[in-house]
Amino acid sequence: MQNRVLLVEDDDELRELLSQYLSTQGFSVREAANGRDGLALALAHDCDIVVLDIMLPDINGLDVLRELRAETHLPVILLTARGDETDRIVGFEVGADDYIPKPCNPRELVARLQALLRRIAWDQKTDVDATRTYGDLRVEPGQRRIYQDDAPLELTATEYEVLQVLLAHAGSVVRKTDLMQWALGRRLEAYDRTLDMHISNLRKKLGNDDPPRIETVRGLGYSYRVPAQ
Amino acid sequence: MQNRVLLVEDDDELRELLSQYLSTQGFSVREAANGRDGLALALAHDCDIVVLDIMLPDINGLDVLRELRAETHLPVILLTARGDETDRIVGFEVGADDYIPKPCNPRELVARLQALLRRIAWDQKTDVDATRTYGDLRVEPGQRRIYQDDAPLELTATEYEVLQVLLAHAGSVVRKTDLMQWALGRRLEAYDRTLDMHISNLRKKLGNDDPPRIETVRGLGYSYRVPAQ
DNA sequence: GGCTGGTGTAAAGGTTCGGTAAAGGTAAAT
DNA sequence: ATTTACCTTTACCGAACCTTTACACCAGCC
Repeated sequence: MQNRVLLVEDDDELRELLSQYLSTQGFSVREAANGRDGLALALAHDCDIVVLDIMLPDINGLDVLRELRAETHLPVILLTARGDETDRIVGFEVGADDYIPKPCNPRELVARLQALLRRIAWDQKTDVDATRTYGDLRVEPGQRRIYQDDAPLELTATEYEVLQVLLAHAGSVVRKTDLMQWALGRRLEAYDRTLDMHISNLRKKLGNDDPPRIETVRGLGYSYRVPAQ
Repeated sequence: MQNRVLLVEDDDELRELLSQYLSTQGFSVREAANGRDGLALALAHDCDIVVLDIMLPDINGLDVLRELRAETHLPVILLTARGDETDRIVGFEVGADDYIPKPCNPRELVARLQALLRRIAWDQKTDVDATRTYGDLRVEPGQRRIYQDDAPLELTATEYEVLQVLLAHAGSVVRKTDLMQWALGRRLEAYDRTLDMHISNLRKKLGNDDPPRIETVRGLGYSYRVPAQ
C-alpha cells in the first residue's frame, strides 16, 4: 500500500520534478498549485502527508497550515526558500512537523517523508515499554514503578531515578558525579550529601541485606550487585 | 512533568551550552559524553527524547542508534558536523526522526524537539470509537458517556475527555503535560491548576474510594488504577 | 595512636507540589 | 437581560519529599 503525498507548490517545474521523483519512490502524488486548492484537498482527507511550500500566490503557506491545524493533525513538511531562521521557528510553532530549505534535495525530502510516516506508524502501535528484570527486581517504566518479588516498592520520584540508573548499569560502578547528573539532573557540588541520603533511603527500602545490594565503591561511586541466578 | 532530553555529545563546551539553553526552555536534561553511557541511559527509558551526536569517541552515533532501534522507538534527533548528504540519508534509514547539521542553532533544536514531541502526543492520543470496559466503568464513545455499573456518570465535556484518556491508558502513568494535550487540547503552562481541578471533581463523582481510583504520581501525573482481576 | 577524608544516617529545615473551596469569567440557553 | 452550566483562576493549606546539618564511624596513612 503506497502512501499518498499532497504536494502544494506553485512553481510548475519544481512541482513536476518532485512529483516524478516521489512517484518513482513509491508514493502516490496529489498536486496543488496554490494554497486554496491545497487546503481543500488536505481537508478532504485525501492524503497521508502534505509537502507545503510557504511562498504561494494566493494564501501564505503558513496560513494554510494554520487553517489545516484547526481541523486535523495531518503531518506537514514545510518547504521554503533558504533564509530567515525566525521564519522556520514560526513554521514549527504553527504546527509543522518538519521544515526543509530550498533548493531541496529530493532524496532528503523522501528520507524525511519516510521518517515522519514511520514515526506515526510507530506511535499508533502504542509502544509498550519494555519491562526489565534484575534478579528479584522488576522495572515497569510504564507505571514508573519497581517491583520486588511482585510487591511494588514505595519509591519517591528521585529514588526511582537513582535505582533505575544503577540497575541500567548493574554490575558496574556508576560514579557519583554521573549518578548525580543522570538521576538528579544536576552537577555534584562539594559537601552535597543529597545522593548519599537517597542511597541510604533506597537501601532501607530494599531491605538492608548483607552484602548490600547497592555496594559502595569508596572514592568512586556505587554499584548494584547482580544477584546470582 | 517537563520533558526529559538525553543529550549525547562529547564536546564538553557544546554540551554545556545546549544543556543550559534547553533547561531555560523548560526541558530537564540528562547528559552523556560518550556512546556507551548514552545508550545505557536511553535503554533505561530515562528520557523522552534523545539528541545524539554522530561523532563520538567510543561508539559511532549511528551504531548507538542502530542498537537503540533494536529495542525501542524512542524519538531521536541526530546532530552532526558533517554536511555530507548521503550521511544524513543513512541517518534516516537507520531510524532517526530528524537530523540537524552543526553548527546548530539552539532555537531551531528546541523548535524541532517540540515539533517531534507534539507529533508523538498527537499520534498517541488514542481515540477509539469502540465501547471499552474497565472494571465497573464502561466508556460509550458514541454517546460520549461513561457508565458506572450501568448508571451514567454526570460528567461535563472536559471531565469526560480526561477520564476517557486516563482509562485508555489504564494501569500506566499519564503525564500531566500529555493529559493536558490530549484531553484539553492545549499545552500545560506553569501555575495552571485547571487539570488538578478536573481530577478533583472527577474523584468526587467517581466516589472518593480508598485507595483512590485515580492515583497521583507526584511530580509526573495521574494513573487510573486497574481493577484487580 | 592521631589525623584526614570519605561515608552512613537521624533529624531538622525548607521548598515544591497537589487538593480543594471559593471566586471569577465566559458562552450558551432562556 | 438574566440564568445556567461550566471552565479557569486564585488562594490557602497540608503533605510529600528533597536538601542540609550534625554527628558517628571507618579506612587508610603518617
